[in-house]
Amino acid sequence: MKILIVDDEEMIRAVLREYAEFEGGEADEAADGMEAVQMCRQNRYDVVLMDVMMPRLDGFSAVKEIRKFSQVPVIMLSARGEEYDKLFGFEIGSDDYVTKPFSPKEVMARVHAVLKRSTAAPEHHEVYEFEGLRVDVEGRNVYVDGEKAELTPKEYELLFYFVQNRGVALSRERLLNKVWGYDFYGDDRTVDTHVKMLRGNLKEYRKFIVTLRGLGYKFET
Amino acid sequence: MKILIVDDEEMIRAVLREYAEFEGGEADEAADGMEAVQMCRQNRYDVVLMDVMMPRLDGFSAVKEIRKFSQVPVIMLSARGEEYDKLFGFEIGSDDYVTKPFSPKEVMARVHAVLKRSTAAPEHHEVYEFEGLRVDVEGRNVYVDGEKAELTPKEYELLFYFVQNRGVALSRERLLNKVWGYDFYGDDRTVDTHVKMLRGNLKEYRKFIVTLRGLGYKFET
DNA sequence: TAATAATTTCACCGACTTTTCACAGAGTTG
DNA sequence: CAACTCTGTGAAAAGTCGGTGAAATTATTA
Repeated sequence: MKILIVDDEEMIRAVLREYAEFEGGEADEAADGMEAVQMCRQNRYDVVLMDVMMPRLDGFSAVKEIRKFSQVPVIMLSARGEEYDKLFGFEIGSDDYVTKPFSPKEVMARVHAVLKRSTAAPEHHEVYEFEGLRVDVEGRNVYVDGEKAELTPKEYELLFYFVQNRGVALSRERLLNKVWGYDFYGDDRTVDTHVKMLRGNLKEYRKFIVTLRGLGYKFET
Repeated sequence: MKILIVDDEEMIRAVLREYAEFEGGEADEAADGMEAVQMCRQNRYDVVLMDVMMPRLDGFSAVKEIRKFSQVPVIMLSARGEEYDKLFGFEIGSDDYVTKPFSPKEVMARVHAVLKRSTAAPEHHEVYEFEGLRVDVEGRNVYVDGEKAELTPKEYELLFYFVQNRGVALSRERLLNKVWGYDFYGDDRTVDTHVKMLRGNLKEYRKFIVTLRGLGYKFET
């Protein structure tokens, strides 16, 4: 989790950073809107905490600027009693807001909510076609020569990982890490069995899954 | 034009009522959020004027309540110095806001603007038909072979989300996020139970809700 | 408030999925 | 070619998931 903290008060930045790092996150800081835009151009953040009142470029204008090139979730930090009319004069592109004074805990709760929201609905619309093999990730459908293939969950995930990394040599270890999860502890050969099943379901298109002896597998068309 | 005026100060209610009636409108009054919710359940209003600070149930909470069963336009009335509330007001589904002290004339101008907006908006009559299953999102009606299906609120929302995302594989997590809200904290399996109930109500068209083992569900015709 | 309805949790069971394992056979090396 | 390593495969064991009914909890209505 990578966070950008934007506020002109160093104290506030420090508090938020400490809390974010305590939770295992990584934090960058910016002291005004200009800096924030610059940082966002150069780095990818999971979420931005943005103060409204700042010198040089205010938080709202900064969000507008950032929105020109990024859809990163933004949480606004605003002091009670600040004038917000301009905030609503036009569409704001922030995802949530917190009013000062706030507790770091409250802010982090919002961060988690926003992250959950933005990662929960990934924009997928990937449909791949390789000869008579059709792979629709969004709809979770696989067709072999127009016939729907009934795959098990792991087979779907394995195939999706293969097509999204076609042409790349994938070690068993990497497959276990990416498809099974980093916490899988078990036999390498599990991959083999699933590849076998997947190949069986892909019929003639089993040929796309190439064995790399001593290494693993590769999806290649 | 039927208006509901919600404010704990009788003086303010009286002033607004007088102005509304002068313009040929009809006005009901409520002294707090609880009353307001109750009135909205029992009557249909063209617009609601809602104060923020009130005893028993505040304006925001009241709107949140009302939104569970009605899309009536709401204009928030907030005292100056509570500006930060605007942000929250918009997020929970109010349509405009006015800060006190206000002139009745100003308020009525907002009322007209909101009404114009809500009536000018082309009626999006979303009605889907899948064989003998008819889903009318606006009217909140579902017909199974011409027979009206009596669904519970969650069942409606779940079905609506399904038909609006037909063909898309939906994880339980995503369904919880989108149908229940990002702040739902509870069991995954809740989705299963609601799917079961929904399927039961859809009779033979239960077939449209496909189980995706290891993932969730998909609405597919 | 009481009654009624809706929502959520939970545990059981059957069905399906995943994992392990041993053996066979293919590929590699000296 | 013999010894070795590696992968494909089938089958059995272990594990997981989803449908369901019912109970518990919460919200709504009268």
